[in-house]
Amino acid sequence: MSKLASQVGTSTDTLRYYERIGLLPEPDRSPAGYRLYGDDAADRVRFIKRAQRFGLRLEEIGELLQIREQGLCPCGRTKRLLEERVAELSEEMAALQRLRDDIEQMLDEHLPGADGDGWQCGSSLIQIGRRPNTERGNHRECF
Amino acid sequence: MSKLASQVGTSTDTLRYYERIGLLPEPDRSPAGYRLYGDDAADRVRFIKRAQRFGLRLEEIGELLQIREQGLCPCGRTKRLLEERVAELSEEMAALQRLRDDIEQMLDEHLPGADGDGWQCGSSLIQIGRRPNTERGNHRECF
DNA sequence: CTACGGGTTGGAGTTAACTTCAAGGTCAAG
DNA sequence: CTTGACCTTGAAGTTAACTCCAACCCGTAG
Repeated sequence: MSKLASQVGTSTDTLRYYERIGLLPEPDRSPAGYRLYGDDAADRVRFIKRAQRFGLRLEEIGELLQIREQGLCPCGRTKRLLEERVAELSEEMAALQRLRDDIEQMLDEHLPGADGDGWQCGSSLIQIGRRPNTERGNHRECF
Repeated sequence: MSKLASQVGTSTDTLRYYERIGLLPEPDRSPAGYRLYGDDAADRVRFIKRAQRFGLRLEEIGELLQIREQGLCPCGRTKRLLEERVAELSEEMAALQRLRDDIEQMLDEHLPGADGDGWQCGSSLIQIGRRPNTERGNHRECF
């Protein structure tokens, strides 16, 4: 199980949680009761992760997975909503660009050429853009 | 207060929450104690929203705002983290594109030309990509 | 005047998405 | 046979980010 977890960059707990809420189908088991995943499982989890970054909630992602895999259509309205959401993507990406520009400007203006340490630290901890669980590289030791 | 809230698309509660946790400075008050915001407030909230879509936590956004407005540098490491995060942006946007392609493919394959209603609804509710608070257009009445 | 739609507060409640826990079973290495 | 790293379960706990509540004040319209 931790094999799949590390493949897709989550914890085993998260995988079991996804299974509980129905995002992952119950996998086959070994004689001892251990979960045995196929390759599709990794795909599925990666789809979930992508959809999360896209701003969808797990419940909504579950519906998408149903559509994707069974051709099950919740209703005509759903199609419209999906289309709207897809249409919003370019606006979304433009916003990302704007934020990146903001941040790059900050880097230029306020942190010119400071590549190492030795700065006055007025602020405690910062660790950018990683959900608290994400494992490797605990950059948190600002002090 | 609700004027600013509707300008930036949040609730007054959220604005007061941001103020409580230090993301928004305490604004001037009218004689009666009402909050009086300047235009910079809207800018600030919009920056917060963008940064949230970017995947940052409010605590981290607070640090960014400090850097942005006071040139205060938490430490050298922060610069590196910011740069890393900025560098991740293109990967992020590529992932978004991939997801959009997934969704568009689903639309093509499973929902061909169904523009209206009258479909069999096998699934309960879906409302794509909007945080529960976001107000206008309650498409939730799938049934 | 009262009604009504705003505003104010502190604190409590909610939601999504994990995360941890206790208590145990499995299994290859030493 | 024991140690240690894995796996199992249901249930309870945690965290971030709101969201709601009671109880009150302000200002205008009728």
